Amino acid sequence: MTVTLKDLSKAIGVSVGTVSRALNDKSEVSAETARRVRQLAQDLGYVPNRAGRALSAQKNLNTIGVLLPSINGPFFDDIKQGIKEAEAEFKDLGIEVVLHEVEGWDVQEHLQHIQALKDQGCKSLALCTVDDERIRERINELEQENIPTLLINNKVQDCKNICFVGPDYHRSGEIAAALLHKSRFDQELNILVVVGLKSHHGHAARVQGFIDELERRKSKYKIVDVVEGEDNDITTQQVTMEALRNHSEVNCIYMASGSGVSGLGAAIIAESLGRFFVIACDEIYTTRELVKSDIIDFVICQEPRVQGYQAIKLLHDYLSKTRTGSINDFIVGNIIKLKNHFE
Amino acid sequence: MTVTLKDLSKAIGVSVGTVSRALNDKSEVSAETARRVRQLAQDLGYVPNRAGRALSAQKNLNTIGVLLPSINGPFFDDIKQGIKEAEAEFKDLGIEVVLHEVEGWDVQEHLQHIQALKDQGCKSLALCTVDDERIRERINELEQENIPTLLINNKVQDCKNICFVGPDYHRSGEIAAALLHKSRFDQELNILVVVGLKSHHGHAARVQGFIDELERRKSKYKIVDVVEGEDNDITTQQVTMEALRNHSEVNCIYMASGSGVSGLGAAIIAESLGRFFVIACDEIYTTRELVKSDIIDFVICQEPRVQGYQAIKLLHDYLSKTRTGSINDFIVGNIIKLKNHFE
DNA sequence: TTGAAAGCGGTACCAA
DNA sequence: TTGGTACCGCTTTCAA
Repeated sequence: MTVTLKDLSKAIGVSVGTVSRALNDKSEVSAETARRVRQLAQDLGYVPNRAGRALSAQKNLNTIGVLLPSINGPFFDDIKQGIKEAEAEFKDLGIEVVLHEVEGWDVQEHLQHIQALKDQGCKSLALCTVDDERIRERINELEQENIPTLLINNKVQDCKNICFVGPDYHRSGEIAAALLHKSRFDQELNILVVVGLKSHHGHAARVQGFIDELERRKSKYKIVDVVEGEDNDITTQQVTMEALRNHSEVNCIYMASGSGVSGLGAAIIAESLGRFFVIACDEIYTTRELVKSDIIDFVICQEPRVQGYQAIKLLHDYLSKTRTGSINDFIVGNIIKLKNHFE
Repeated sequence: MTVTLKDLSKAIGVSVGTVSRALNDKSEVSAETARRVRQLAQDLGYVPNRAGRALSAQKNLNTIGVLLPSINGPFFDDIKQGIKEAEAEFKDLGIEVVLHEVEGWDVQEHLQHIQALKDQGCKSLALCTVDDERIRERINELEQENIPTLLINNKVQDCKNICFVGPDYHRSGEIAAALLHKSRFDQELNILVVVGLKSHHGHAARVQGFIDELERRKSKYKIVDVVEGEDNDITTQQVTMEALRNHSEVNCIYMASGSGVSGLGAAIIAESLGRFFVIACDEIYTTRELVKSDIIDFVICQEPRVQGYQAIKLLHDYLSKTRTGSINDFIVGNIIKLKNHFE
């Protein structure tokens, strides 16, 4: 049946201890033996047994460090929920989670927390962090030190993380445009786009996808303005109201940022409700309420709970199986929701 | 830390073997001891360790029997895929899956396969079967014999299954209506409804949800006709074409059945493409192609892969933890998809 | 009815 | 650099 360490040890004629060491490349094994063992393991398709590994690791359990910029960010609640679920599920398989939360995207602060997680003995990391040169370098160093890193929700380009768990932002924008096109195919679309920050990779990708799709469908549209709400409600309300006053022709609003929705809602209410077709992104309490009140027509969500859960699960898998190289990204769905999804 | 059998055995002053037997109510243990052990386990919040249990069960592994009416039903492909994934994942935790496939919903045949699964030594079952008195009785018997049963995709009312994994059909219909309302709010809706069989519980629930929501939104609509495609392409094409010819005013089509889509597509193409706003259910190859060709506008899907995966996972959890009583149903999402989801 | 012990797969320690 | 062994938590024999 399934190949075990004992099988390998018998076949080669060394002890199980040696086989184990060879496979986990502790360096206290001769290069020759190590090669033979690995070769055979490969040939016979040896896969370590999670139960065995978990049991023996109990004494010395595997800690996963998580960093989220979740302070004052309600979007992260569901990601945290998913992480908690996974932690409970994998607890008896020898997994422990340490969560560090920060506010915002300050590179120095993120670096400090990464260091702190490492100092706490984390064997692997799951990070939602900034696409910045210093972060990239740090992740590459960690890879050298055998601390695999997984990225959640936001990619860091060209670095040695084992995989990415998160959405396809460009596709999210496409879907918003497609919905708009289906629902208002016969009108001229005068669209106001609201983002958090134009420099934010995810928001920018959404807007790009949105425009690409409008073009592809040959919609009669005009992007009247793109305004920045700075991911907070007050600014969002201000800039939205201003834009709506300056452009009375607006009949659609695309909100590409998940934060600041409350401000958006306030602006729409102030500027005569019901005049606009509104698509927003990401499901938080406020968004749900605005959909229920018919102020927002559709929300395009990104399965945050699944992201949190899968981040932990994939690291668990990695630690208890592969332990080397990179694995497939996990791209969550773009889930369209309307009023009826929230009742 | 976490409470183990050894902790319990020390605290009470009996051997671990006895504690294990008491907790798994093998009857070879005195009523008194059993009570004391269970009480303490409860008080201390003992939860069995999956790794330990899995390891010791290796010799004698846990078989889950699955019954699906999947022959000639492409819809079940994704459910099977999810089952396969779960099987691979839980293999090293002592789970094995035996799949029986049948064609259609014949009660006698289903009963025979349930018996066969039991005879093959299955310790638990996951069934997609008929809501029929004889099936209900059989499931209740199995519960008596300590064979827990879980239902996939189709409920059997008032029977002692441990839980249901599947969609909310009524909600699916509501969402179809909501989409229609959002997209064609300014027109009179003359709707043709196509079902598989009017007697099929899922299809009936969808149609009911569809109508309920149209009413609630006070849409200007008329259900021009409800036709039965008998879940096959040929009949579906015939009845659809006939209905479209008799009712030239039709401008929307709601397909509440997942089977027969190919026939529906053929009928629409024959009767002048592009005249209709079309919503279908369930994602199979044909549906995807019809969406890509702009013949179907939206599909409302029900996460079949997740259903298969969760069915196995929940049984694994049940066997390695609770082993008694019922657990929460797992209701999958109603996922709205359009062209861009398939590229 | 109960206790003692073997064994599941893997890791880590100690001795050789 | 290796082999031998104890141990992780649990189930299941075999004896008592």
